[in-house]
Amino acid sequence: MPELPDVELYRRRLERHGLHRRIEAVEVGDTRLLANITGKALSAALAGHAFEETRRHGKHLLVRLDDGHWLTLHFGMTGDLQPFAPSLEGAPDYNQLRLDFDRGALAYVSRRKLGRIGLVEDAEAFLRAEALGPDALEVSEDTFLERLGGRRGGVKAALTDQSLFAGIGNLYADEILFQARLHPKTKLSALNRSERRALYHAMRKVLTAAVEAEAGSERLLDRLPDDFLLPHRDAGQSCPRCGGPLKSLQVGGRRSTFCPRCQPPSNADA
DNA sequence: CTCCATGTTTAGAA
DNA sequence: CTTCTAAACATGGA
Repeated sequence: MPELPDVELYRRRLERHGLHRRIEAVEVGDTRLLANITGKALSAALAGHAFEETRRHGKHLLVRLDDGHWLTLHFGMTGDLQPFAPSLEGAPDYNQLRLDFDRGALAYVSRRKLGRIGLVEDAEAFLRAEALGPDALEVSEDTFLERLGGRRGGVKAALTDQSLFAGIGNLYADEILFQARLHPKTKLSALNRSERRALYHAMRKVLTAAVEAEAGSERLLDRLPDDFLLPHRDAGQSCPRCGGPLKSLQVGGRRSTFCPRCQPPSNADA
């Protein structure tokens, strides 16, 4: 479930279970996940070293090794980072990168293998090359407004455009729109300045709450605040705010779930 | 078997 | 140049 809040949780897991410990063994799964490095080279680069620092930008997790290199992790649609106790259990299913430390172990897990694992020398250069916008939790209101400025098209497309703001995916975009009471097909051109500011604050509220709800726990969506849409996103469920039936629409090629009563279309929507 | 899925990239069409 | 759409990637789950 790797959007910004999920990746932030993975970062914290790595901080807690993988920092300052000698990497005793490395096991690479499907090498198609590897970016510009062979499994052998990656193993050699990690083994015997220790992680010293983590960074997250949007959906990317970067981990600095004691020799200055950075392990780069992107989780695609089904990636996860799971600690496990090798003395008690095997690595989780769909493990693609197993790291055994002098104490404990971590597994990068991915069913659909749409993520990327790499190794770079320069974290800043890597992020620059990814052409990401500012992290969605770090961007200021002014910068947010400025970046939305010369843009056309839909609000949802803007929120999920990683080059505009990094970290928001399809699920959290729906949540932000729900909290902002905007129909998923709302166009940017329909929003005035104060509505855009409200959107910014909805974005912050959602991401902050999600990061807090996830910290240290498993069933993330169920731990979100009661008035959040995401725990009710499955078919046939009702709006946590008004109790009315939720609806789904195809927006920009992806499913959008929303409450037609709380998020009515404006006349400027498509 | 069919359809859908939290992401990204790419090709082609507006 | 920007925006939108469909397809592709790879695979499991309903």
